Amino acid sequence: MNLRQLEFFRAIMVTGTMTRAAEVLRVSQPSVSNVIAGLEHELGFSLFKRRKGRLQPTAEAELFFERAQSTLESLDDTVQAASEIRNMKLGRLIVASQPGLSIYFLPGVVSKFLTLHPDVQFKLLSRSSYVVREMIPAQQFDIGIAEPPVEHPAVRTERISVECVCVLPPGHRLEAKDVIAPEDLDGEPFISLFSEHSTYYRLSNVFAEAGARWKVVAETQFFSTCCSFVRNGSGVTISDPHTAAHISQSGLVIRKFQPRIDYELDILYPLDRPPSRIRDAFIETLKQELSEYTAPDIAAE
Amino acid sequence: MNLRQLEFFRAIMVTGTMTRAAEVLRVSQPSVSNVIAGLEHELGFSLFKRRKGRLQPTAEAELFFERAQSTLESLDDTVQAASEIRNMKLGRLIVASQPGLSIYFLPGVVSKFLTLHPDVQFKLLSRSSYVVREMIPAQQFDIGIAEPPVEHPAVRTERISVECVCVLPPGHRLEAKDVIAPEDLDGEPFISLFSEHSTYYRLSNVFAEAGARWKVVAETQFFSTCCSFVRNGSGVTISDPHTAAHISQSGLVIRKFQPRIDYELDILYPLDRPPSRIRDAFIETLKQELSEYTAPDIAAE
DNA sequence: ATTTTTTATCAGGATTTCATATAATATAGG
DNA sequence: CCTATATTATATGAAATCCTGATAAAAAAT
Repeated sequence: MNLRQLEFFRAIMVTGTMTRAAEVLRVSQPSVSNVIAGLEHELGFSLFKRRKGRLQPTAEAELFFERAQSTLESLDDTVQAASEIRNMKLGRLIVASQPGLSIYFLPGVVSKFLTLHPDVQFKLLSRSSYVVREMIPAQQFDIGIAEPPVEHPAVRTERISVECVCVLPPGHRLEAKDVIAPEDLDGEPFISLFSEHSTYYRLSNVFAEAGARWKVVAETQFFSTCCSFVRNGSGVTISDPHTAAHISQSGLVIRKFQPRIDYELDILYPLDRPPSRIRDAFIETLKQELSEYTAPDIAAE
Repeated sequence: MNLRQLEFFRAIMVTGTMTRAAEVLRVSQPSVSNVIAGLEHELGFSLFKRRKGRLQPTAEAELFFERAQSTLESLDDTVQAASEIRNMKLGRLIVASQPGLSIYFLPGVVSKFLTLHPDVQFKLLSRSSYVVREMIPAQQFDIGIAEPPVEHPAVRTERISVECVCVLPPGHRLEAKDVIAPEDLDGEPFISLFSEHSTYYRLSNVFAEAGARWKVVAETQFFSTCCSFVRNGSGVTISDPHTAAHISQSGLVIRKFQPRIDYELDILYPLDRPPSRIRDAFIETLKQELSEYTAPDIAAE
């Protein structure tokens, strides 16, 4: 049994005659006749009685038609799905990211992506870099984002860096300046990430080089917590631009910081995962959004 | 897109390699290679990445596989249904019968038929002969059973007749006789069907010919009502053997009646209905049961 | 009676499908 | 590093199939 037979059969049931079915199917009438003869032979019962030179569907044909139609509909669905997969409208994507990006930044990227790829099933997991790294052996995501270093044979890693910004409470004496330097923050109460974080070492260096006192009054785990401290008036901080941009909506001031402090992240591609064009498309969107977010956004503030 | 492609694709997804898929499918490996190449070309996205000489299904392939499998399963269902239709396990049958047969007799026939044809959907309609005749133009049944005469261009009719039996209350003076004749019932209170019924005319004739008084004390519409009268001691009656056989279980006595009184029925085959092997099979069972029920059953009593 | 409509059959050609042989590439073992 | 093994891809000729056009046959329509 093949699809051609079912399609031919359906065409006859719908149009009523082989001749019209042949027209609809764009084949010759003898073709239809032969295919149906073959189908009847295969099925072992006759589908039509040749009464007065016309076809009358048997009761068996009516019954078989119901099943055949559901198979043909299922095939149509499959063809439709294939088209959606081809156009990357349909897919599945699991992204596991450390909280820095996953809380404010990635949801926006995903939303934008979904307008172009409406039937993509997204899973956006927010996990610490440590947990993201632990998920690698089980290959539980298509794209991972974690803080460096990630060294694992089962992933390819791609380093990205985003330029951190300086975050001030509203009304701060430095608000007038477009660019903040370590000298400006000499002795200023500062909220920092834990000393294990790459930015800690970098910051302590740039303050030392500038001969400015770096007065860390609190250490915490996330940029968003740093920003909360700032909003409470506990001091100033340096944050990734995405978290800062979001927090600034509730009244914080964002300024460019010089010299540049880069916040580095590794994008992880599990090697044993099936390659996916949807994944590639999303990564492209992601990188585009990442690059758009840094410099221009800060200038706009 | 055709089924061969889907089957080949499934085989690869299941077995993992083209070589083993070819074994399962009983075709050569290059065949599989070609079919898959064709499918990929048609789909517009690649199903496998040729990594290290092996096949690695893409994420698109996994997604497509789910749909493809459901189509193949649907096809399996259709093939299965075809086999059941061929073996007459699967079908639909609407029988509309006047109450005489439909109340006691037909349910037994249907039950017997269903043991051989388990997935046949039966509709057994119990309607008066008048209504059965009215249903003809709408072709609402596959088999109709009504009292004659049925004359309609849209049906073929086949006359059957069943030999009526004499029904006595238990302990009746005639219980000892194997065969009852009109003379035996001379002046006996008799329950009869309405005078419009064919048996009425026939009975009145045989009593007259025998020179016996036919004392009709009640007229009613159905044989089963007649039998109820008998059970209440209101008299004796003549009934179709099926109703009588059923009623006799609650203590009535059944005897052969001589001369023979035939109860005639027309079996109706709507001409515009699709012909059906299931229908033919049921009619065969029906006639067989009808013939088995008459003479032997009476002898057994 | 003639024309039209419809299905079935047949022959020839086009298309496809398949298998064999072989190439190309990667893995495993030594 | 080399060889044997395993896997996929390609080429080619053979076989099967599928399709078409012509035509027959039968019934309906005019």
